[in-house]
Amino acid sequence: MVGLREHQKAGRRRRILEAARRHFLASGYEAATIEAIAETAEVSAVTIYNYYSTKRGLLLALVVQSDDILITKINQMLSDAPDDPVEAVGQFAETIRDHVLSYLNKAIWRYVIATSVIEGSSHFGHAFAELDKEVARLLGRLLQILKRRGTLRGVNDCEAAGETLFKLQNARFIEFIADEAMTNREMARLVRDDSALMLGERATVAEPV
Amino acid sequence: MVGLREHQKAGRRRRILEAARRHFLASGYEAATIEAIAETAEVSAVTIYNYYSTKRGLLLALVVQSDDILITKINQMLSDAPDDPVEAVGQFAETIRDHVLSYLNKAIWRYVIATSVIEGSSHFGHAFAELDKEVARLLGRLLQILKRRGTLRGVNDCEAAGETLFKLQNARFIEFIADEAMTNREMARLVRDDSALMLGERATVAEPV
DNA sequence: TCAAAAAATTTGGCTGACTAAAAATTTTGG
DNA sequence: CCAAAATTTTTAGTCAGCCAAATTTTTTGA
Repeated sequence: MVGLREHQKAGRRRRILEAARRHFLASGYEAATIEAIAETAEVSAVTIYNYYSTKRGLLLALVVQSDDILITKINQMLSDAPDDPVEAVGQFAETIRDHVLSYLNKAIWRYVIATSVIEGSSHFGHAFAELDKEVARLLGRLLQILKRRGTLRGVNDCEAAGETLFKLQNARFIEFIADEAMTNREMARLVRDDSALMLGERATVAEPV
Repeated sequence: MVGLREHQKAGRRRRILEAARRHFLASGYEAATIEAIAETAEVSAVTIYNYYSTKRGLLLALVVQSDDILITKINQMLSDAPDDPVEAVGQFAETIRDHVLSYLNKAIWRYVIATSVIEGSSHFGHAFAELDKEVARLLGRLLQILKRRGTLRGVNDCEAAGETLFKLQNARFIEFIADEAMTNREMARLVRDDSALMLGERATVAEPV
């Protein structure tokens, strides 16, 4: 059995992340104080600093947790994706948006994005980036599956296409959270147009020179 | 003639932005203090707050200034862009990277990106977003020019394609500044691959069903 | 059961962003 | 040239992130 000490630590970590999430959602990222989070989590503020170094580290740790769940979710739906590539990619993106908004709100996600850019090379920033890459890989796998089924044509390197398409989706995601007024439906349309442009057959086929 | 008061203000603004740039470059965004910037600019700290509200507002104001110059620069090179779309788009992106890095370094650009996400709806955030849109429009115009020349085929809506392609470029730009080790050359390659994927003729042409 | 190790908490403090209000200065328009 | 208006500066202070060091509590292993 794993020592009591480890167990207590895990419990504290869990309580801290829970408390952080509650306070961030209730008051917003900036207004939520470490002191208040510590009190809810029933630890001292210094303990939070010991565990996560900075307030930003705490925020990213929160997201890393949520992303773990997301990856499992995506993995499950990969095999029974719809045949149409544009449809499948749209569904992929929607799964992410839904999951993400069920966990934190747009305002806080803005701070997540901001923090991930700033903390790119730090410990927590790195963990976040890794999870991002994993999701990109999964999109590549989706393309591969469709190609095998024969419904995706005209794409040679699925991994590369997946990476590029994911970059684009990510950019759209940022646009989505940056604009409080943008709806899920509008976003779905944009993503669809993007992937149609990238994966669809060319509207005009070029005649050989 | 415009009043002396306006003139003095303009001078103060100029001095503040100059001082801010110097301090940000010398010490980094976080370590540079408003107090120090104020002293260099020969104004009081409170004046900076009166002009730019927050430290983040000051940072974005700095960028808005630089972007104005960038847009002029791009406009100039639009008409004599190379014929090959992938080449032209690559050059477009490179112009932006070059300009941007001549003004601020990667570390500070990370804070710019972060801040623009957080401050999206504020006064300075809005100004920044507008300039971004303008650059996207210019990319659309580039595509249009190439289409008229007949070297860009298979794209119908140049404005939409320009918008999407710009999103992608922007994502790559963030990747570029987030990674201190990534060179201009590597970046050029990525952008080239992206636009080839989006604008190039399909490697495999789909046979009719 | 107990000494040693590990960890958490308390304490005291620093720093810098940001603010309100009063005081001093500068510009303006007559 | 002067009174009023506009603006900047001074002053005094709040707040929260963050940190170092001393102290206390808890866990461990013998």
